[in-house]
Amino acid sequence: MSVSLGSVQLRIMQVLWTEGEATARRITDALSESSPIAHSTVQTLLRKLEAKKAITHIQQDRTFVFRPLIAENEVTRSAAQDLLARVFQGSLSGLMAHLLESEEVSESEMKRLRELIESKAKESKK
Amino acid sequence: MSVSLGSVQLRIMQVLWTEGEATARRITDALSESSPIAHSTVQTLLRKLEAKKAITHIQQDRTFVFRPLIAENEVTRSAAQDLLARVFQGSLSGLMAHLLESEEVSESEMKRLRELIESKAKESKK
DNA sequence: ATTTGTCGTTTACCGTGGTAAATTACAATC
DNA sequence: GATTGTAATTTACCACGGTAAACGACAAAT
Repeated sequence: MSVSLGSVQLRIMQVLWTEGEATARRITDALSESSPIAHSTVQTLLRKLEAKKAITHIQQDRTFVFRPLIAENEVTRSAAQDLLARVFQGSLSGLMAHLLESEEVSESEMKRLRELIESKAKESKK
Repeated sequence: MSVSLGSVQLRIMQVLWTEGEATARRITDALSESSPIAHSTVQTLLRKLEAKKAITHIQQDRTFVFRPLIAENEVTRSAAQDLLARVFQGSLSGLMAHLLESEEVSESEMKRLRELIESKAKESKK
């Protein structure tokens, strides 16, 4: 159920989600683009992710190819819910207020937001 | 700047924010209402919070009275920004979509949300 | 055949959060 | 004055995330 991931573990998962599958080397390279990380570190984290059933691997030739076992949805949803409950005591508008206040929001993003709200309002109106 | 707190530390801060100030005993009692916690645990965490300059204390008689040094704003904002950046790669609508999908949102909450968006839209229209 | 490079595996360390018992200090009560 | 109760402090674990070197296995290159 509640899949909690550390920040680097999350970044590893994000690579796997976008690529579908990847080798440890591939992941190390991808992560190193933003900030350098030792290959063995990535491997250790892959091990830990596998231990908690977040990923699995198959062997191809000599190397492991990793695949996500849990969906991005699951992780992002529980992270969002967790923040909402823990930090904002469930107040969606409280969370929203903070973000609107402190973030730059593009025009198109605002439009999408408004649409989200409208469609939700419509559906809850039965 | 970035004030990162654990979940129990956050709950301690929440007591301090709502009460303005409190003794360790008071905090232990408040937290124990939801789930029991040892008084010494609370004291240890108070110590750690003080070490990272999140709170301070003054002595009254024999007991310490703790006060928050950082505002709730600071913590909630950085938590929200952190989630947005790390988990949703900055996509506010992505975060919003998840929350609207998985949460029950009351009528009044929806109204407040819509108002937030509208007022933000208005102000950014200069 | 030996070297080199690349895997995966083992092992180890540190920081932080959380947990709490044990100890010390001291005021109030009996 | 001895006991009791409550504070704060000290000390000790454990789990987890992150970090990475060291080691061993093995295929490819020289």
